[in-house]
Amino acid sequence: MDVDNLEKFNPLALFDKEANAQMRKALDSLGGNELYLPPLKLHQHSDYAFVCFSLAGPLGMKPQELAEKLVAGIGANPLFEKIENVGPYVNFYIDRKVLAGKTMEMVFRMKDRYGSFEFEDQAPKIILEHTSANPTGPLHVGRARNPIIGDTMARILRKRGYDLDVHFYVDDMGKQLVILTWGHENITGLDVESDRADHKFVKFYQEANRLMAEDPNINNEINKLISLYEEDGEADISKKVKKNCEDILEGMLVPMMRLDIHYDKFDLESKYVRDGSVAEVVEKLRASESTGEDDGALYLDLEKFGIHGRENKLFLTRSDGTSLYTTRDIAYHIDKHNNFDHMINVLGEDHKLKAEAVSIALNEVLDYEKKVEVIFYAFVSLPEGKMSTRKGQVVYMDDLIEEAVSRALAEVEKKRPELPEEIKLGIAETVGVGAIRYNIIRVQAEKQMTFKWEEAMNFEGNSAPFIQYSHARASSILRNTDAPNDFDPGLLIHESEISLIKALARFPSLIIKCADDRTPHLVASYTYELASLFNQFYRDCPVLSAEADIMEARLNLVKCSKMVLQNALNTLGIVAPEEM
RNA sequence: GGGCGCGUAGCCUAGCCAGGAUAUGGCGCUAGCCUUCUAAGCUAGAAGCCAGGGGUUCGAAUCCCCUCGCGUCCGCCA
Repeated sequence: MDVDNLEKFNPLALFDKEANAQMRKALDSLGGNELYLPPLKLHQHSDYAFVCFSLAGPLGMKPQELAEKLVAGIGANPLFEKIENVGPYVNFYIDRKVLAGKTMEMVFRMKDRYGSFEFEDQAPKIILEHTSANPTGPLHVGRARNPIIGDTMARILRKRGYDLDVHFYVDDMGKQLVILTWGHENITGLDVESDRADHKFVKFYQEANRLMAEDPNINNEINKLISLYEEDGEADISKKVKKNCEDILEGMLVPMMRLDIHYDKFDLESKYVRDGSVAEVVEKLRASESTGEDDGALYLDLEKFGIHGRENKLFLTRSDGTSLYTTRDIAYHIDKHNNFDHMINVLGEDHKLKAEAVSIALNEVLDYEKKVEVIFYAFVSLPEGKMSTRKGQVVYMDDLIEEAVSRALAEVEKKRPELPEEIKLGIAETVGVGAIRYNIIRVQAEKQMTFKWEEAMNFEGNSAPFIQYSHARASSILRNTDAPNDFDPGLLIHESEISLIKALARFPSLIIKCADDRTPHLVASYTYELASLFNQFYRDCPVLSAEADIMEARLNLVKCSKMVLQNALNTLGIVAPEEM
């Protein structure tokens, strides 16, 4: 993507380019042609700042002297209000009128596409795999970071212009579904009242695991079923497993839909076993120099690739030749490799070693070129410790959503008792679900989190409802008075107006950064900041009671803010309500 | 034992990759602001040896080394 293209989508690109070009020119004219000029940074003290320490020495000047000469060399520029030095710093101040005009023009032209980009040529095809939770029971909040990070990242990458496919890899080939199916067929007397297959089956799964551990006969019976399942896709057990898997998956997706998280495709692990691609991979790996056999079981020797530990054999097959999870994952990634330009996975930090092994197998042993990129996240734990389905120490997503929505409803009842019931319910859903997504995405993925109800249910300060509230305020101003097409952006000179416009201008750059650095949490900080600046504007600058020309300009600023708030919330998968 | 990640006010958190001008916000706490576009809001204040130690640099939360704490992995489980 070249700069000219960027300028079509990003109001700051022009200023970026100009400030850097002017600096370069001034530096060259001082004899610094050979010197590397780091890109100018946005800074709190000015719009673009450059520090002269590192270049002063090579030019035989003192930093302040260099700064003064650079400023003199640059001279006046129509894009900048002033360019001056403060000690050793060169500061560029963007012309507020030019910025306001360019930014608002672009927001109005692009509307809900503001913050989106398009590649000039064919967009690269990316496959993003996320969630991929075992279909054995309902999703709990310990795993909820995965779909939320994944879906937010998907939204960011789409805005960036990639041709993106989101896939959910279904582990339907392991033992767990057979155990669960056996439990469903053989266990009676369990209290499993639920209209959701995931909630119902998880109880059979837990009970079957318990019985397996204490009764060797049951253990044997289930192991036989597992073998049969792996060998014969048409066996009775295989048909039942398939059906149960589908039902459970359907249940698991209910809260995902409620969070507005969607998938383009579900890839079944069993497909790669049944179509022979796993067997093919095993043979290729066996033929390589990097694997060995232990009692008939094939393993990858990780020691050779610099991975050390107590045990560094990664097993690819069992002694009986049947495949293991990682092997199937290698086959899956070969399939991805053949159909996409780039692969990204969202995985829990417990998968680090396995992900590395898949990469070694793919890139180093089998010589495939493209790398698998992984976004890792740390687990969410409870104040009393790790979340565990077995110990019953879990909070299910369904319960979290219910609780959030009902607390939001209580809040709406209190604040807007006059609203019709249906509207109240709609707002509660929007606010409750938004609060959950926001509180999970706002923290950097690799940081550990402890789940606390009070924090997850936060409806003020740094939270989704805070942002939604700003949007509702903007909507409220525009409810009966539309912004006229004709207005003078030059009238927007209040400090709060200027800060708000700068924030609006930054949105496309933010999308680029978050897409390229894979940092979805920064969309949350940005959106919060934007909402906060809107609230300050709201306090300082009355709109509807202002003089006609000021009112027209402010109405347009409100309209722009509403659009960008909506686009930013949309990037987070959060609804922007008209009222609340 | 080894690998990887994390450690920023009582609690949560941005900044760290590409080192610079008084370390970002929030929760909680203290004191204020609703006859005026929605107070789920706004303003002001108190609160930090940026885990600890060493190094590199004119300059370190940021880069390097060591130590400590937390998480996670090192199954013919997934």
